[in-house]
Amino acid sequence: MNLQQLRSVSETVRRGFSLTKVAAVLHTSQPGISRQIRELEDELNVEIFERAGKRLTKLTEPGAAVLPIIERILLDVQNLRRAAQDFTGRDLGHLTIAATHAQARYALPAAVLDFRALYPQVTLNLHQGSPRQVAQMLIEGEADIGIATEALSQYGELIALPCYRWTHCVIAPVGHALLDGAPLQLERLARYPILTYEPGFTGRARIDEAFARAGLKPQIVISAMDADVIKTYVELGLGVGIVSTLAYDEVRDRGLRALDAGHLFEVNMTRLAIRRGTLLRTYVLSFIETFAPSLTPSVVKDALASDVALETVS
Amino acid sequence: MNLQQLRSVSETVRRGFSLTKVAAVLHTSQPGISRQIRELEDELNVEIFERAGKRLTKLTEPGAAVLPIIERILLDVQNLRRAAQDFTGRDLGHLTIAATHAQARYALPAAVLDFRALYPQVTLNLHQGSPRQVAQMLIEGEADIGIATEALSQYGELIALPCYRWTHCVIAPVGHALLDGAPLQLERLARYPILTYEPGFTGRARIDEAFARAGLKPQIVISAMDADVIKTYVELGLGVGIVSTLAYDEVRDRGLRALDAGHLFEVNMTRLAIRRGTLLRTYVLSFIETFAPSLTPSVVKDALASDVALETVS
DNA sequence: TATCCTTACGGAATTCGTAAGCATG
DNA sequence: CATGCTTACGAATTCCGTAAGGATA
Repeated sequence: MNLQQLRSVSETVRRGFSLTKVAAVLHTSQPGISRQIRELEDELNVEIFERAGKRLTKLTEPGAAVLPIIERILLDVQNLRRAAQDFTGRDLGHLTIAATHAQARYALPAAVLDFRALYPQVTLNLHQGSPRQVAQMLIEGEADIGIATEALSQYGELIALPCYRWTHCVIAPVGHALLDGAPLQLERLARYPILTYEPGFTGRARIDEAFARAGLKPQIVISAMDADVIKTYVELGLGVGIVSTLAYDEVRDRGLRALDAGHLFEVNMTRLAIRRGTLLRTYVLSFIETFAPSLTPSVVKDALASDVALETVS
Repeated sequence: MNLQQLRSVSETVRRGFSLTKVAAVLHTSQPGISRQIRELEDELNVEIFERAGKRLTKLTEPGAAVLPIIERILLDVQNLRRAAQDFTGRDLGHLTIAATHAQARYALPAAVLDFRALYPQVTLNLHQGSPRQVAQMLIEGEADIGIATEALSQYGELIALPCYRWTHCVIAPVGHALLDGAPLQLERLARYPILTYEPGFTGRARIDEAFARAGLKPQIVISAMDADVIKTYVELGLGVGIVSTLAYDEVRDRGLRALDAGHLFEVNMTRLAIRRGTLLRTYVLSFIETFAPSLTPSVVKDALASDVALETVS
């Protein structure tokens, strides 16, 4: 048994059972991959893949049993490298953050600046995507840290830690009727065309819930993935916007006014997620603490240590 | 990086930093081991071992950080093999049980018989030792299951599951004054020379505690590792014995009489332990359930899954 | 001086890629 | 018939054991 065999199996599952693709990804020849897999199967004396003729189609039952163990070994090989790197250069390396637009645009900049000052030698990489894409990147090992308000708690492969709470606000162009000083109510809000986030983004679920609970059917004329797009069209007079309070800036958004809507929609929790079982380098722990001071290294380590599931034979 | 390198490092720590011994254990040459270690250190770019001149003396700080990860990888390689074996021959393999004398002699026989009938093709291996030796065998991976009343809960590397409760009894030769029918009391018991287990064996701690709490200093004339020895000398008239109730058999021990002492000494709990992080084959789970019906496969798996600690960089 | 690890070297085994073969959609 | 996996073969590399070197108790 050797690690290359394990990598071949793992990558074959990831790449949808195409050995040709696996060979490309692992920078080797396709017969090589074929042989690696066959040799591992021979040694373990089980077929890992089901074959339709000569093509691999899916995992066998034994294959499904051994795959999680293989994945864990490969993850630990990474962890081994990381642990060592933390000694060769504690402040040297890469940090890939996956975040939604809302986080990347409004919540992260301060932390990124501080972090760059602390660890100037760490190459920062910021990826933007939907909450599900953020989760996917973490699971695939393509990102070290994921930050989003939605979805992250729903994956068993991830550990999601609470960072901060925030509420929505309603934005309208200067001079809009809603800005007459009267208290903001859901019924009144629902009378205007509304611009807000797409489903699955930045607390949209809480907005829908609130309207549904009140028996209201708001007319959502534009839904976008980010507040900047929403603000643009609100400013053009297409309606009123519902966005995260974080996205409104008095100075920058001179043409708009904001009304707090914390009493209308449920509070949102932004979470930071990491892949279960990954070892975090010192600077990663440091970034996390910079972003959310309550998430000290020891808090994060405890969360990691508390529940790494181990598979047993069915 | 390859698995042989990891094995070399792991074994070097186990064998007290003697590469010569490691080479013998791994059936290879000593320069080979030296090279494996050096190559891993080169690749990780950290020194794993401290060297006094040319001899390895101990782990470096990075070495201590990477060692647990290396151990986990090697354990998972074993787990991988086991998972596969469970498919090639579900009822074929080896089962090594480490147990104390008390367990091997009185508690295990019934379970062993049942198990042999269920899995005639599994080679059973029963090792006997002190509770600490039992624990050591589990930690070293030399035994799959450990059973003892003492010590097993004290090791972070092990998971100890409760099997059954038992109490002590007092044994005396037929015709002994203690057998006059009067209720058994600690004070009266302490007047006779006592034969019981050695410290660290079969509930001896609970016996000492009881006497100490009562302010009594019993005269222990013989302490032994097992009840058979104790019974022999009690029968010869050297004093009264305090042994596990399980060790007394009315029919077999005709020269002796037993008085229940459940009210004098605290109840004992016999535990079954397994090494954290090990995958248990189907027949191992089956044996455990045979021995302690409350420990069903799902109970054991849950216990295994609940708390596998993951190290993070300090 | 004996023990133990490292370095050097040469042979053997392994590994890997190319090319051909063959089955499937 | 094109795609994709397997088999076959030869070359290159890697690996490993023996032998010599050097440091320490």
